Order: sequence, then C-alpha cells, then structure tokens
Amino acid sequence: MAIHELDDLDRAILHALQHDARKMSTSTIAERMDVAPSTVRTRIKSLEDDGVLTGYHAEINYEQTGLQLHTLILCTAPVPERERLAEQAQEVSGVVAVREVMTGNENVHIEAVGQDGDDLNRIGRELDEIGLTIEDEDIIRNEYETPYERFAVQD
Amino acid sequence: MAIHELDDLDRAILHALQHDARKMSTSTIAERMDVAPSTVRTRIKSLEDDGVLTGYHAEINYEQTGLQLHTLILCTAPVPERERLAEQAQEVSGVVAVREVMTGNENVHIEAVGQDGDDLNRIGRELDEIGLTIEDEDIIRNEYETPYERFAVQD
DNA sequence: TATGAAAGGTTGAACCC
DNA sequence: GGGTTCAACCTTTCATA
Repeated sequence: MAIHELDDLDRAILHALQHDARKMSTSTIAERMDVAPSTVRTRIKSLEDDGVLTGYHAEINYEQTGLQLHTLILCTAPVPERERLAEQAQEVSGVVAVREVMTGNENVHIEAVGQDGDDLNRIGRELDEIGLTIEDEDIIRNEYETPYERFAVQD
Repeated sequence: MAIHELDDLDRAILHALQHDARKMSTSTIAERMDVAPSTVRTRIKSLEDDGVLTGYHAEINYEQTGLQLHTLILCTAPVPERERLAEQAQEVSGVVAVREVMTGNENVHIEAVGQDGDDLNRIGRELDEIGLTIEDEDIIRNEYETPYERFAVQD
C-alpha cells in the first residue's frame, strides 16, 4: 500500500487518538486545530482506510484483576515462516500481543496472560506446536504506552 | 491497590474495549449483556478508578506514514533503579512504549520511532544518559494486538 | 449497585462550496 | 479537498429503588 503523507492536521489527530482514543471527540480535535468537525472525521476515515490507524485498544493492568502471569515469551521462527507463525500465534488463547522483529534470533516476541503455571505450560506447548521455538520466558512487571511526541502540534 | 475481582459483565466490557475502544458504545455492550447502558458506564468508571482500565490508545502503523525506523531497544537497568529509569525513558522524544521485565539482563524493553539514523542515535544517547545500558536494537517489522480471549463471554 | 429520564454533546450522511 | 445542516445516537447527570 502507498505511503500516506501526513500534514499537521493528520499528526494532531494521531497524537490525540494515541493519548485517548475513547474520550477524544472529533469536535475537540477540530476546535483545537480550527477546522470543522467533519474535516477531522474525513481525515480519520482516510487514515483508517490507508492502514495508518489500525485499531483502538483498551490498555489493561492484568495484575489488578488478579492475573499475575503477564509474560513475555521470546521465540524464534525460521525467517521465511515468521510472518505466518506470528499471525497464527495470535490465535492461541491467552496471547494478547505479537511483535515480529528483524533479528537473527528471538525474532517473534509474544505477550501472553496466564491464569496459573498450567495455563502458561499450555500456551508454551501450543506455540511450540505451531512451529515456534521458545527461547526465554519472563514476567512483565509494568508496561507503559505513550504518544509519539513528534506528532504533537504546538499551540 | 486492592485486586478488582471481575464478574462476567466486567470481563465482557474489557473484551469489548480491547477489541475496539473507540467505536464500541456502552449501549451496544449493554444490549449484548442485557443490562442498562448506565450500568455499563458505572462499571467502566469503576474499572478505571481501580486501575484495571489504564488507557485507550490508537494503534498506528508507522511504516505507512513513511517512518521506517520503528525499533525495539533492549536495555539493562540496575534492578533497584529499573522502575525509575523505565519511567524516565518514556520522556525521551521518539519513545512510544516501555516494558519492564523481571529478568537478569535486558530488563527494560523500549519501543521507539526514529525519522532517520541520526534520530535513532540521539534516542540511544539520551537513554544512555539517563542510565540505561543498551544491549541490542532491532527493527520491528510488524505488531499485532488482540483481546485477552478469556474475557470473552459466550452468547 | 442498578435503573430511567431529561438535557446536552457527538456522529454520520447528504449536500454545497 | 473543506464546510454546513440535521436526524439519530450517545453520554452525562441525577433522582429513585
């Protein structure tokens, strides 16, 4: 797909939605940028259609719900199969994020949530069954997401 | 903070908001779960107040905007300073996510977006200056987020 | 806690520039 | 491209059980 070039309005929209995708209304962004709300809506639609905005997700602190086993599983996939295996890994119950990395080893990073040790063993086994080699497994203690600061627009 | 125990309605809400935090209305969730919309709103407020729902973020495909350098920077922090350094790393311009990991080495994983090589050098230098040791740096090729399937409620 | 009703804000679609 | 209008929908607030 072709690159979507961003202007100041696009960047302001992306920054606002990274900050709070649920409560940030198109009217608020519009007012801040001095355009009509429908202009912001059209831009968002176009950013979605062009694959720039790919989703809006709630950030959850699993530990607060009693799920203590929020883990990072480092896996290795044969390079030609990496993309397919990364997609398949998403289907494993408990997996909440997958990142493909361009490196020699440990080229698929998987975030998974387990209810107990048995559950984690099951997740490990299923990842192994689809063809991923598990190299390491660690507890994620904390996770922060923050907007890309270069998208911010000066007032 | 005390653990927030989840019931079926809480889980359904979390699942729905993980799937689409922006377009999923409280009324839609309410209808699906056969409760009043205001009940769903009260629950969401309570999940936010208890630190279970910690944010709503847009997912962005940086490559589609011409930013080719979406990277994963693996760092090591002395354990007693890990939390503080992880928080400070968020302030570095270009950093979009930070994960603290409970492991011996490479215990802080940083996701950053660079405009070019010079920009990445600057990010590396700033992380080094706050006290993080950079162990490795890789290009992120693809990233997927998916709801925690165990929060799904059967129809 | 859950609900329902009134007021105000937001959205999407159609139309115009 | 951007703006205006308006009906439908959503959210906020608060009184009630």
